[in-house]
Amino acid sequence: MSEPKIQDVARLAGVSPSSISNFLNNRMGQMRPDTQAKIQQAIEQLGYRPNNAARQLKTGVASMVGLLVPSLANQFFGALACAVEAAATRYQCHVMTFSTFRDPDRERAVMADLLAYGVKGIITGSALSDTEHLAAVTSRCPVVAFDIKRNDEAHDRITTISMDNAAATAQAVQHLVTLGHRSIALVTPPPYTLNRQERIRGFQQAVAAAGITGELVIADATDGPSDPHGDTRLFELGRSAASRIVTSSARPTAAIAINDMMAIGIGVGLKQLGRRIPADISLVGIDDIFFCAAHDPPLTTLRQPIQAMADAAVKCILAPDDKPDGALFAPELIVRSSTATPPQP
Amino acid sequence: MSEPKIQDVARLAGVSPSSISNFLNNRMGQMRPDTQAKIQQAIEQLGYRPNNAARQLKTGVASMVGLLVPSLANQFFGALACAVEAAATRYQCHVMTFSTFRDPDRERAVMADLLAYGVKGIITGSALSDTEHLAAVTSRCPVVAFDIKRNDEAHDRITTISMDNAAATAQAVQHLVTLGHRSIALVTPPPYTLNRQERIRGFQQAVAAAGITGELVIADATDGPSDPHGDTRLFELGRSAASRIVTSSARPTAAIAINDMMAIGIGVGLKQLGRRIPADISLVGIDDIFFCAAHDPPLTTLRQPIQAMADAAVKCILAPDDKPDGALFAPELIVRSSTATPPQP
DNA sequence: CTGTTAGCGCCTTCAA
DNA sequence: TTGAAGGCGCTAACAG
Repeated sequence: MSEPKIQDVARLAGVSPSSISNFLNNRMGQMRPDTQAKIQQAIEQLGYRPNNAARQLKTGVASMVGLLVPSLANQFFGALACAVEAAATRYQCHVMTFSTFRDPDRERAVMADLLAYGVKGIITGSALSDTEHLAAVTSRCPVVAFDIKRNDEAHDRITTISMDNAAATAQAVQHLVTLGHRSIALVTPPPYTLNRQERIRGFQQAVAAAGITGELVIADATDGPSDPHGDTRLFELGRSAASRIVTSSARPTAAIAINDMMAIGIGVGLKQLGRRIPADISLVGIDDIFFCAAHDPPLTTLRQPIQAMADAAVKCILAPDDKPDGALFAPELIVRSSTATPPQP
Repeated sequence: MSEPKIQDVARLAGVSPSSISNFLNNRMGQMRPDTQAKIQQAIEQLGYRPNNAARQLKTGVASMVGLLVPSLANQFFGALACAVEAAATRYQCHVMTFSTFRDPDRERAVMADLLAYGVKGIITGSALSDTEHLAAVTSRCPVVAFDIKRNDEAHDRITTISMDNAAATAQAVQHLVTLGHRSIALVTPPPYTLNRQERIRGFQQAVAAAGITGELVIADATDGPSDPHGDTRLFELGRSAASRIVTSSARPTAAIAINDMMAIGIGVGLKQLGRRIPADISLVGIDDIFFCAAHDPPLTTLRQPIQAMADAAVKCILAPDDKPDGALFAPELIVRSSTATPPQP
């Protein structure tokens, strides 16, 4: 059960441990080809793998970045974790992911764990509510906030990677206006975060510029079960909000949801109320999670370029000197079948 | 930027490093309360966190388990990762998750990385195609296969955690028979794995026992895009298979899919062909991923008790002496709205 | 009850 | 081109 060590390899290859070390670290210049061959063979024969803990203890750096998400059971964050892993792999770096379930105590604990592992940096898609503790973390390693932004002074020291949120809703409005809509609702949970505020701002500006009616529907109560684990709150919120869209005095012919999870909930709610999509009402989401394509009808959405954003987040940590990819990423309109011309009155 | 060390804490608290170590490892029996208080205060003042690498190097064990999944972008495996994390947390253990994308080379590399971290064990939801290498791994740490089973001799040494797959399809058949169906199709990709074979066996036995018609539809070609990253192949496969269900000479009035991802694909395909669910045809999935509830209509499915299974998998590794939770987990029928009495001919 | 000490496996000078 | 030696931060005997 015990692993072979560098000494064992050295003995088998008939060389010294330092030669093995040189070999492992690609310092081939200082040894003969036949030595290399012997070492290579000994390593394979023993199935030797250098011990990460020892290496890290010696060099002082781990090849690990930390990732915090509200929950991996949430489709969007699963996709994010995947993208971050892909990006980090290019730097020979591993990712340790934690679900915080939006629990401040757990956020704190998990940050501390990550620090104890000596991670090179932390990417967070979770809100990090404990400002004081966050400050302690930023002084120890770089922190990158993914699609999370606030006005806290603590956030001064962290890099934010996000989509151009105002542009996303603005593009959604433009798409709908082109189709002929003159009254549009934006459905959102209470806008605690800056990026939600940005989406609202983009919506309101675009609506004003187009000279049409824009209504804000704040969904903050749900009668469905709360599901902290699966992180499906936004789905339930969307479902509950459907009736408010339908009964609104502004008579919107289209709804934009703050994200796809909520849009799918709205879709279910609207259908329960007997509304057809898009014949009676058009629906647009934001994110482009996988199930947009499986929704009935397939959901028009603004795609968040997750892989590019993950690449940039990882680069902030592992190669901060490279030129940045730009702080704000452009959303991409994906037109499917949930949007159409408004019904004739 | 440099972390405080145990020596610094000892100096500040006016005690020796070993007392700090005792404190950190909860060996309080051997020190006075005032010493504890001083240590506690020194730790907080310095923001001290023990270095995991050093601790691991010394003790020889990491508090980490490894998790291999095909892709975290796949809803099912995101949920699994979440469940495993929750289970491991109860043992103060962390989880390092890797996506393999079903690439044997990557599976191999990732196993090796995990071993280098000194993980206490590996849970895999990915197939581990390289039998030879798998043997090398099982000799170094326990390996638990999650819902993956094969007949390889290499699998003798690994523990398998899985649902009672035959029972799942059998329950699905019974549910449909009770509703009055007399001809049912089971849609599956080629049954390479034992658990798929089990589902087929359960289906065929149940169908025979009920004295009704059961047809096997093997879906193995898709005209849609292959999406290794998002792992949506089964969705596309299901969509393509819809036409084969509709044109089958057995005229099935219900379809059971090998899992929900495929069921949702079938649902989309059937609707594209103008079939109503469940009025024209009933549909049953397996797994109970989140989007079953958001599907139109909400999908009847056999729930896989993921959390219980994850608990058992983690326990196999971290507390192998506890009584096992049982190797086979019972599926739970979740009746939603995709199943109904068959149409009157 | 507390301090001293000797490594854990590896990397990195430095000398040979 | 290779070998020897010291130490990264921590734990666990064993002394005191």
